[in-house]
Amino acid sequence: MFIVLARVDSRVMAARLTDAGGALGVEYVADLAAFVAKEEPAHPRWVWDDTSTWYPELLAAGIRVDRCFDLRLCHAILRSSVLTADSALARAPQGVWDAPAPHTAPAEPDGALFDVEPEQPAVVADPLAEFTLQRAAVAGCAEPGRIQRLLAAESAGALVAAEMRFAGLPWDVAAHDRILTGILGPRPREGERPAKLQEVLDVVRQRLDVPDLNPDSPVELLRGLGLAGLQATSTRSWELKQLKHPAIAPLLEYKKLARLLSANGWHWLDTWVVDGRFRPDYVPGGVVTGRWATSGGGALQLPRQIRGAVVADPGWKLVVADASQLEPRILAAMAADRGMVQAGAAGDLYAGIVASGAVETRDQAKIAMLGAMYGATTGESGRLMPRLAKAYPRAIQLVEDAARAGERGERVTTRLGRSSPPGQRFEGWSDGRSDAETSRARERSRSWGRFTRNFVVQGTAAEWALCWMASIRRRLRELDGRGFEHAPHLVFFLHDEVVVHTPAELADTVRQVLVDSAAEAGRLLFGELPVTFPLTVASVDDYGQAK
DNA sequence: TGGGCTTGCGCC
DNA sequence: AAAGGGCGCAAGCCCA
Repeated sequence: MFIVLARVDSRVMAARLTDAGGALGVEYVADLAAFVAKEEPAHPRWVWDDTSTWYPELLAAGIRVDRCFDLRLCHAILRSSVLTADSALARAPQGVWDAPAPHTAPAEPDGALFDVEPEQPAVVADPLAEFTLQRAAVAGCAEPGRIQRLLAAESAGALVAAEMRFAGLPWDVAAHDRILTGILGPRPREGERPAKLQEVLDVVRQRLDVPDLNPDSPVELLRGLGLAGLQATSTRSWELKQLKHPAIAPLLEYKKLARLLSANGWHWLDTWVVDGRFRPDYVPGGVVTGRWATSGGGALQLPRQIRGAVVADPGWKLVVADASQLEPRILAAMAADRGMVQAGAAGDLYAGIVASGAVETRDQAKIAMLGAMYGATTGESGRLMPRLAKAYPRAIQLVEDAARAGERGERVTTRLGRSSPPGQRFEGWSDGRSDAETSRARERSRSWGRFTRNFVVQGTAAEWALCWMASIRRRLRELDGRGFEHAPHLVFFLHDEVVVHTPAELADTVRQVLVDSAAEAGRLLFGELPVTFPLTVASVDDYGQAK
């Protein structure tokens, strides 16, 4: 059964549908939380416009749901998928369902979460009509099973995202402060630099003989380096590393420390950690490839340096798992490249590639694979790639085909059916174009080809990760007899890595759940193809101990 | 003063 | 010989 929820004026309307879509009746709901709590035992699929505007208040009321259908996220997929290109939905003009995700308010210092801004859309969306349109789009496509699986995974991801934000990543403020103090010196007064940062800066200024140098200004820094006889074209670390001068080492050290201070220093701590939890706003489908984005606190860029501040509660553990060499394995499976699948069967895919004789070292295997998936043309990566193409023709052909399709302006599509945005066709040497224009157009086309090349792999890896998390979530719920706060739950996700916060005595059980879920995700995407997705799993007290 | 852009760097 | 995909964020820069 489906229950479609809609806000009509200030009231909530609930419409019941059978699995086949037949109407069962409509009612007005006075108390949303009570209504959902009453209906949930029958496990309906809740249909709503945006998980992020409905689910947080249910979570706050202590209610979780099994399944949902997120209309806005699914609309985005159906709108651009080549599988549903002929549907009425895809042919309709842009409308309210094409608008970006509503903004979720950031966590506030008083702990009030999930205050969603009560903005009224100019046109009222009709979830029931949209749901009908979406079901027709799925039913009418050539492979409904593929896209249906994608919509289910995307919607499950939306539930996970809301639950992860609700739970929060356990954060030890004192541990974070100790890390910062150890690296930067004690927290300084407002407007001052921490002692160790100031120390290296003094050395830089002295060795460049520019006493008032502002090292944070690229312009000033370039001028200062110039005065010392060093001509750099930028102030990027890798470029500075090439230079030989006594000021360079302390300057690189300064940049490192300054980065930590500005990105994840005390100010970050004050802003983003509330009551011992870091609660970023996860944005499912926030990246065109299907990867999640986040906003607030740079959650997907937590540097390794400070992961030691992610500390399990007393008596609890963090079980950290990442999928080893996920993207190359995804590529091997998509292409059904038996050789590459075989290379990964023993555990370390890169070691397997070396063993096959394609390249000499593990490092070469890694660089060559990255080059294949990103479209490197020069350097070591570009040189190694042909050897990979010889050893694994099917896998390499798949990314090459995706690149060529992109260069022609065609869309490419992931395993489950997410398609890339429309590109622009390269018109070749048409009349009236200068050489410069032609070469710019060709470079644009190649650049788009690198994007579509990567899209199929990154996007399918994102689908695997969604299926993985959906399976983890479902299995963890089965362990949950006493409610959210007392049972293992997901607290972090990073493309190919998850963190589960769990009572210590369940850590081994959780490990098995993660492994089983990875296998299930593989089956969901690739059926019985004998491709494996091994995990590196660590059960730790703090995130810094993993890897 | 404020907004949009660029630079540089963190993560996968 | 740091090239090649996807991001978010802070600080400086630049102009109105």
